Amino acid sequence: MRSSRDFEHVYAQKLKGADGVLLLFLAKNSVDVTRIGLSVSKKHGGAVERNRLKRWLREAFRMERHAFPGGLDLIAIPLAAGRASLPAFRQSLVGLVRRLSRRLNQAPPEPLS
RNA sequence: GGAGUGGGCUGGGCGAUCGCGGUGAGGCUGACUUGUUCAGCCUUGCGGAGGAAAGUCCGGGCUUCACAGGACGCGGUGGUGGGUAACGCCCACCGUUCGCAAGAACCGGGACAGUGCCACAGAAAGUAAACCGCCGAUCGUUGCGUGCGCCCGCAAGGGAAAGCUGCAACGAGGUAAGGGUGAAACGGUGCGGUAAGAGCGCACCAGCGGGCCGGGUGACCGGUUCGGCUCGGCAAACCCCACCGGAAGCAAGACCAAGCAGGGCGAAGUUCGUGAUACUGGAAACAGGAUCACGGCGCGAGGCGGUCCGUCUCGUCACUCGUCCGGGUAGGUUGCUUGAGCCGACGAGCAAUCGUCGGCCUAGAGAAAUGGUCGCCCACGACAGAACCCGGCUUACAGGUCCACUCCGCAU
RNA sequence: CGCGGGGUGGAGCAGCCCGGUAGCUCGCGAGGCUCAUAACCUCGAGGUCGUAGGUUCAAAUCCUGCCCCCGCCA
Repeated sequence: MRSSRDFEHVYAQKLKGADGVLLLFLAKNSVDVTRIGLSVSKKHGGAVERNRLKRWLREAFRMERHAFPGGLDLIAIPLAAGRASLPAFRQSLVGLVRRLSRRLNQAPPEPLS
């Protein structure tokens, strides 16, 4: 995701979940493709450190996206810098998407705004 | 061989494969304004972070701002010469300090233009003075004394204090050698000199200033002579001197699209000039007032980052301008990488650097591209990620490697 | 990206311009007052002045580098 409007939309749905590794927001979007947005704060370190976290997250999304349902927008925010690694991100991403998409389907259809 | 000084280069490598952002070619699909068009997808080729990309501390380019003038103010720099687009940077040299040396460090102009500060202690913290002390030659007062003189006496001797001399005390006065304080105290040593002393005089030494001679573009250096003998520190205190500085910054700026709601406050004109238009009077020349445009003067607002002068722009009665509050947008294109560029050779120069010739094109994103897996090698990989672009400075950093030089030891 | 402001006892702030003594309020500790607590009174402890250098006889204060925090600009 690239536009600020998409990010605002996902945050506004307030459908979020976390384990010790990631904080994930999730929402339905208007296109069929499942997309991801990243947000890494300055407390994780300098530019090199933050770039590494974003690359790991993008790689984890690339490897697991075939298993995700279509038409979703995700925002991934890493939490504990000490536990960050590519396998941890993969595992955490799969688990959180499964949990949140189940909640999305149980929830009543969102009112047209 | 050991110890050390100064500087340069480098910043894991090779390969396979799946991906990421850029770009070129080919193909497919769609759109319309049909073409060297735009958008999406597929295939394929090419290239894809740093020496500091960092901190944002200086200097420029570039862009915009109603061309930027003068005086004052404000800020910066500070040995000399050179380099440069420019600099607070670099090079060479000078001076001071440190080091046996190679070398290193230095915000390194001015304290006889002025003002100010120097706590505590100390007599005194700055051009003069004098607390303890020393002296008391000279002048004065007092005391002692009896050498001269004076008085008594023939004499031995005795007496007195008006004079001279001697001694002592005090005062006027002289002095800055010594004392002690302090971060810092008015040159040091010796001899002479004196009442005591003192650059008061002399010799040597240290320092300051002036003249002259020589060397150097210059900072400055060397020599010589004279002077008064000798005038503390702080300008990273105010300041003085010399030189420099318009401001803001790619979130600058340009274009396109989309979207919104207005409101408050303020504004001085004119008996002025020129031109045009129609009207009135007149046969005409022309005259009269009216409206409009431009200009002048005045007024208002704004710019020239502060003030004044000066100057420029806009407005001047209103569908205008200025200012304040409020409201809307957060999309796209461009700026965007060919540049004080990089590499090599030759030449000028001690060097920084410059010139000529030849070759090369080397990231361009925008929620922001370098990662995953596997194999091999070794010293097992530090600090760290472009965001308009350059030149520096500063700071961080595992290692590897090269060059020049110094000192010590041994051998020849 | 650009530009401002600030780091002083446990907390919030003075002192810095113009250099020599680090001060105020709250809090903390001890004692007093009270039957007891609070309030009140008396006394006391507690500060590498963010950090590293420099200027100076002397630096929280002046100058330079670095670190951290806060704020503003589309």
